[in-house]
Amino acid sequence: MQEKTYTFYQDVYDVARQIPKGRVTSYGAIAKYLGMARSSRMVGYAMNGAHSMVDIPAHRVVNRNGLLTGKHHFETPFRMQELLEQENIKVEEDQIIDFKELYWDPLVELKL
DNA sequence: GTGCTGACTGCAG
DNA sequence: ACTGCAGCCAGCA
Repeated sequence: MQEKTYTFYQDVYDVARQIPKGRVTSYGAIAKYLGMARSSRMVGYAMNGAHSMVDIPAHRVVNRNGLLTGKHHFETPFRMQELLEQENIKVEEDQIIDFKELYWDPLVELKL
């Protein structure tokens, strides 16, 4: 087999793109799905490039606390919250309400 | 090649 | 219950 010419980013984008509407996930979940649970930071870092990819709903990806840590990286810090509200997701104080209910785990949903 | 950064997470106090 | 610190790895200067 040839080495994957892809970058780690592509894998992250692929998972993020599969996040269903009205659902959210955490960086750690994606990282673990990719087999890099300890590199959850890399997921967020990778999403930095996703900013250029309109196909990547980065607003659906938050930290383990359901906090919109990456909102500051959007065009405007209010953009992320508005996008979540458009998904019928309630957000208050930059934190997702009923996060555990809206939580979408690729390990459970995609489950290799 | 070496070093720093970072949209995080988990454990200890 | 909350706060603080250390670990982790890919990408970029």
